[in-house]
Amino acid sequence: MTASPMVVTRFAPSPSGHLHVGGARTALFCWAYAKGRGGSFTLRIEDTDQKRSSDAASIGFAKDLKWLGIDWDEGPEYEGSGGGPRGPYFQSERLPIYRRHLDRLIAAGNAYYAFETAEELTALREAAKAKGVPFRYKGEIARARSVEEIAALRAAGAPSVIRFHTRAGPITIEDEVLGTAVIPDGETDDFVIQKADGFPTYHFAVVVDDELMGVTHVLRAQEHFNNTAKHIVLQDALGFRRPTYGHLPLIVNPDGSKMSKRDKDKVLRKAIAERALTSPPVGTVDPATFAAWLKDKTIQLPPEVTTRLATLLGVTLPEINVDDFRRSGYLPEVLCNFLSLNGWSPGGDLEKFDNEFLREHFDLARVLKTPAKFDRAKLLAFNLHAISAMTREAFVTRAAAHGQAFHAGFMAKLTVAQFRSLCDASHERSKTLDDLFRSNTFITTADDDLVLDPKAVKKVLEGGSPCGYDILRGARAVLAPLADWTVGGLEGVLKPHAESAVGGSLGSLAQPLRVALCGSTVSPPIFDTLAILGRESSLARIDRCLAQSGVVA
RNA sequence: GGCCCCAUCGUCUAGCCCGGUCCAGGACACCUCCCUUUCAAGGAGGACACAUGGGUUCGAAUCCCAUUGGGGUCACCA
Repeated sequence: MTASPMVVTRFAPSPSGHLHVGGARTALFCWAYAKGRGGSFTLRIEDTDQKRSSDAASIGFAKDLKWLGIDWDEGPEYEGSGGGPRGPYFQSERLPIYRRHLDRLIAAGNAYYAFETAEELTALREAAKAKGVPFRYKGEIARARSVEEIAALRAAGAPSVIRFHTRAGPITIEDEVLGTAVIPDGETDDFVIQKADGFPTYHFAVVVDDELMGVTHVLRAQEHFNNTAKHIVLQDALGFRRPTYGHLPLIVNPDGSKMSKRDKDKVLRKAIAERALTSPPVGTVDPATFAAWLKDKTIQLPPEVTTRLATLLGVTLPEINVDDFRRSGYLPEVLCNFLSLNGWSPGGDLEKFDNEFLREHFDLARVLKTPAKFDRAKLLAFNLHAISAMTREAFVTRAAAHGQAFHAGFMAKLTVAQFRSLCDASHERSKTLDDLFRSNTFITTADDDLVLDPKAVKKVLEGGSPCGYDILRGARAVLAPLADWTVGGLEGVLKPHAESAVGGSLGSLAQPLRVALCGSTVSPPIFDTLAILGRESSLARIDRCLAQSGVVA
């Protein structure tokens, strides 16, 4: 025995969707724990469920992790991360390895073939439920079968699984977060370790791979806590070491429910019910799928359809996956910071820190035991603070990158100079990188296509005395001859004009202009708005607005 | 329901391990006022929590027990 072995942690998602924020936090903590101790962080893809796994999803994880700034030392190769001597890192490519250890277990009498069908097991479970007792698989019959009998059954093509023979006795779990727990004798039954399709189950693959990949510390969500008993008996039977465990508290919705991809469908169903829609909006799904989805709450629509429906219905889908937050314009460093605060804290009053800090200070002793409700309002506030702390230059760069990725059409309609002006004008009011694009659509709308919000028209243009239209007419008169159409120049004529025309209240001058220019009562500062739009567009919009006043009146 | 775990403001949490410095601190949200060319932002105030009941102790948010409440888990999903 020399020095203590290097710390090795791993994040092992199943590629059945995008990276969930809860998963992101687990990955972040695993990364921080290992890297903060000179250790190594491994990414492993647990694709042992042939029905649910997809290659696209595993690439998605890699992309999301990279975006968050989490690098892995070993694992699938992706943009400079990954590789390593203990691969492959996709479990579906490790079948022969599992086979070897499975054979050891069978040879030692610690595992056996079982031939019950899924239907038979379901019936057994229901019977137990009816009697009010928990179902535990008893393997006496299966275990009593002779080698010859088993061989004959298998040769005859009878589907079978392999189960682990759990020995009697309580199982003690030592956990760095939750402390010690004893699972009583009989709670852990003879669970399946190889499925009928020849793939190992999660329990088996995880134990084998953690051993072979040298994992020393298993940090995972608390929902796995009870599984630990299974993993421990497996490790003992296989002669493996037992890693240190740390179960992290769950991250849940504000109402206490589990954060799930299904939450998006839930929002859509609600919106549809409110509108009493009975058929799917055109261009979404076929009526049959739509009806089935409405009825069965467990069905999820494909992501593209979900997004399209949300747009058509005008509802905002909740962000669940890392990529959702990215689209919504959250900064990766803010997401990491905020996620760290769910279930861990550095102590004291400190709450703003970066990944480097986390890596230096993260420890299991300060991990909370209670589930954390994900507070989007606080996340938003953090994002706003981070954005306002940026230099103008940084904001332009980041906003442009976000725009190229998610609002290419918007970007294409603006010159570089216009975009920079827009950034400067919107920076301090941006809570997310996406705000810039969502709240300034008036810029990319053609002058003639601008729709004026009726409520704004009524309040700002038709109301007041003098009424907004009159103020607008007056403003047009001073703007038309202006040569220096810049923020400074505009301010130079408009401020004195406000002084003489509306008693010094710039507000009563700015609002009618804003509605004429943008169609709404909200926009960047009025001089910026005029400058970005330019003389021609601005005057055209004012004229159009004035012209329509005659029609309405 | 069985089993396991947990319990500080509405929310994220500090304090708990090593009882007194806590009539419990910070942040987000909320309320009021100020600032203001809109919306934000910003400034100044404010309201808001130790689940309950028993112990132990001179003294408990901090230790023990019970109750209640919450979460997790009981798959050929991970």
